[in-house]
Amino acid sequence: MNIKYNFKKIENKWQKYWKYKNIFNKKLFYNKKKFFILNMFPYPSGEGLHVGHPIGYIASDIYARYKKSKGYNVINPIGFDSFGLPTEQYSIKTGIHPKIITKINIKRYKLQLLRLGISFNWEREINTSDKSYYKWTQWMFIKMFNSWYDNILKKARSIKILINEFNRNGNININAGSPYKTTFNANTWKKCTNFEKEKILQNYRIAFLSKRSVNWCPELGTVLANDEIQNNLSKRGGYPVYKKKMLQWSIRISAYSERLLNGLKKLNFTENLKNSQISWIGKKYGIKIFFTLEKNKNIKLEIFTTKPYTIFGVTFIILPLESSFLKRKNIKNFVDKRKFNEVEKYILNIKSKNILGVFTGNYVIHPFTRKKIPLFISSYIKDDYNLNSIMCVPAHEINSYKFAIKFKIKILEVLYNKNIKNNIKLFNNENSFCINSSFLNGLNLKKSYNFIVNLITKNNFGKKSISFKLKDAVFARQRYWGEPIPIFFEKKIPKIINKLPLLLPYIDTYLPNNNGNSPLTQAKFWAWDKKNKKIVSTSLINYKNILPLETNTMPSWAGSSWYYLRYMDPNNKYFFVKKKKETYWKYVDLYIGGIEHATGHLIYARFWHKFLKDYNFVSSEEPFKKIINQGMILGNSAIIYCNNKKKEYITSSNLDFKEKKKLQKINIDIKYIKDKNEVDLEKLKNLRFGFVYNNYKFILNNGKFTCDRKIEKMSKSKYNVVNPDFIYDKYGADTLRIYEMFLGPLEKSKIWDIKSINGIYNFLKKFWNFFHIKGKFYIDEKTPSIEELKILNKMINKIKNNILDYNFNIPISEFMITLNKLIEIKCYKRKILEPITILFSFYAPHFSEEIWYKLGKKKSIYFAKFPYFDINSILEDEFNYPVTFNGKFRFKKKFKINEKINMIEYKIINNKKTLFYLKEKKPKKIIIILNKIINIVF
RNA sequence: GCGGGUAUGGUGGAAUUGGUAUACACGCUAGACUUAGGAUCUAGUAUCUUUACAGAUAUGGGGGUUCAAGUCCCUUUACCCGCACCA
Repeated sequence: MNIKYNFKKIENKWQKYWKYKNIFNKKLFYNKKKFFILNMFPYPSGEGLHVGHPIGYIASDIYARYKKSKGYNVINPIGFDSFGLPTEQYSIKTGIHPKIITKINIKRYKLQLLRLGISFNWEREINTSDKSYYKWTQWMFIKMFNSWYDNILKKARSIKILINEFNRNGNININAGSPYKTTFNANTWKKCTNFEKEKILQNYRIAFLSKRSVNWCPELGTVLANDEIQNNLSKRGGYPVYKKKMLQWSIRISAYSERLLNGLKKLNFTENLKNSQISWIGKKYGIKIFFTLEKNKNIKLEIFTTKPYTIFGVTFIILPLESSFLKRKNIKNFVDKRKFNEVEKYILNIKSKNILGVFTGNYVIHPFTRKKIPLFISSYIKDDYNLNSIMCVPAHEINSYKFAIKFKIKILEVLYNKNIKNNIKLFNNENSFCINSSFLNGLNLKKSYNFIVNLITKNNFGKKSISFKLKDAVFARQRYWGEPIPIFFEKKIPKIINKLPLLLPYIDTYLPNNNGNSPLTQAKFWAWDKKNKKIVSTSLINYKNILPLETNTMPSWAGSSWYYLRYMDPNNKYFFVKKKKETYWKYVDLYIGGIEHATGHLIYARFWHKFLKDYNFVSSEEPFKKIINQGMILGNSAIIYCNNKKKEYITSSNLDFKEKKKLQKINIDIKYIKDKNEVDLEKLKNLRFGFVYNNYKFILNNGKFTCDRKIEKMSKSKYNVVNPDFIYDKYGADTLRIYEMFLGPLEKSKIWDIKSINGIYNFLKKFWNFFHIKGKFYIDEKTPSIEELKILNKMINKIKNNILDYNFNIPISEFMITLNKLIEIKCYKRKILEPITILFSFYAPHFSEEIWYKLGKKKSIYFAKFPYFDINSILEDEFNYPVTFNGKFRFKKKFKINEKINMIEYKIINNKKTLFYLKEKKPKKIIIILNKIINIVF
């Protein structure tokens, strides 16, 4: 009887065994070296796991099993980032509470993950929407609220220290990470009301309140995320979106800019990743130049520029929407009375990307020419550097140029380079020099920079300055499904709640109110009883002892910024992590995740870690020692075209390239695509929740409605995900694991394509049959030959090196090559096959565990030691030299390893074949690189 | 727009890090075997010239450095990713 490779039976059996014996959660020995490997934790969406997710998990598992076999204490934990928008939107559509949806989704994810056979430490599982977790997120927020950043000690410190200092000396001796410019003494401070004091303190707190703009969509009655918007219209419904200012919490991450930048130096990240971080932080050296207002000489605009040598080309100044000059108090200074209505109308109707702006009616004075320069308000020119105003040189900057053309502003060229015709590129080139710039004329960029900077500082027209692009991060969302912010308001002063967790209240509807405020404004029980320290009914609010609670919730990056720490001690009720455990695990040794997190998540987590370090809650400065970004899995999206004005969908076959560009593109689920990109309209229309445009018409062609396909990131938001479940059923987890690794290098993005998975399945069957001769498991107990040992040791070496280099695809070929060789020489020896099985268990744990068992082993292969590598067995005494002529390979010739160069030269020059290829020409030069190559130049 | 990445046969990819380009698979073409399978085995498979031997040309395009370039430098094209409320 033939024993076939029955993956279902094998995988089932060992998954049960691992779970029953708790194999991956064995007790740790703290005297052993640690290795903390981590995957970026998934968001449990309703779609379930897609085939792109496991790539990182499998790679981490291979690495974890390898490290384990090398004797490390390994943890490879997993959890769920479960607060967020997709779940909330699903709740809005269905009315089912996000908590329930999250529970269902997590269950499904877990089942899918368990089927992969990954050595995850499930007992360390965490979940950011669990109250035992977000209690600590809230606790950390309070810490930030109660902190300020001391620029002298370069760390966060308690706000109490700051208040004490204010009481003693005011802010005269304080150098803080703060935008607050006014100095005051102790007396002034003491005279302030509590409200005024708090207003000042808000400029210092690391978690603070400020007005920031959001994407407001009145028709949907909600604030939208950037990715919910396309061409200034909401993707859902195609309604216009406006910028709206709201009072929100922010985190003063900008105070940490310098440390975030410096910390990168020591980290083992790829250069690209570092570059992304560096450009996100965006440190720029430049100068602040003062421009005085024409009407009020006392008011100076401080304008930062990195290119002061273009000062004579400045023809207008922009106040960005975020500018503090446009606050109610200041606006009169900057906007002419007659222009008030126009400006207001503009601000209210801003759609983010159009070239729009409005003249304020006011001018500033150019510090050198003393000419009048018009002052505009606009959101078009990007305020990358948190500036209150921007000087615009339209001749040499593309957006300013477009703006100048639109508003018919003068364009003055002030740079010249005979080699470069594109004005916009001039300031990047050292050989450009100044023209039309009075005393700067003829100087190159470097000279003119130094000259003008010196001049400006001497005359007090400005001062040298360093600017960062890194903005303070918004820390509030007008959403329901997030961590409540533990704050209540007493006489409009924010006060903290120490009794944690502050639980997310129950509500009926997850929609925001008409003003775009959070759904929590509609919660029935969302007021704070100050005396009894508990949540009470909103109707009881009396502004004395029953006070309103903060209704915004935390953003999704809150919980994900410190989750790796919780894995060290996931069930601790008394603290977020026990000091002893934290000092052992310290940081993540290997972090695997998508490149799309290279900026956002990484900056936030690094900031958060540094903040905790300032209070010695953690002992390391950086959370992630080494990061690998797995490549994106690309899917084949389906896109249909929508004309919102006419309220119709148009089949792609009726549209040409130009028409398509104008229409709104909507991703639809690839489940509804039939052959030849035809859309199954019946199924699409019958969707219960997914489709919101049921009142729109479908324009067909020949009775058919077709879509376009696009290769892009596989993502639930693009409806192009492929689910791995059917692959488990058809081929098994081991095949899937190997196949996903076989697709290519981990860090490269790849298009998902199932067609060659058969090859991997065949390989596993071949390997299985190799162990079973005539239906019986067979193993040869004889001592292996030198040749056999050579095959084994070459393999061990190659696989080890490749895993250490994070090349997870190459070992698979090595397994195949080795198997082919073993079949050829009919080697079934235990001393060869046992080590191979151990190596193979990194990739195919179920398969290998079964073979291991058949080899008579009692203990799980998870605990097996990495095979001994005998370097002597792979040493050769001959090397087969490739002989090339003018770099072109012709034939091979063997020489002894220790053969002298001149002997090789003598022999090769007199070789028959050499003479044949030389064709009677004389060689000019013979290059011999020992044990590498011979090249004969003629 | 700004920032980053990728490009090797019909397909996924390999190349000891500057040293034999296309390993290993998939697919395809023959053939064998058969308890007819989504099985297994054998042979072939970059392109062009050639019956063959052999030769020439090929790592997105163009140029350069070198005895030697897929790999280093310059330039260019195409595609993908990120840009702060998706996670």
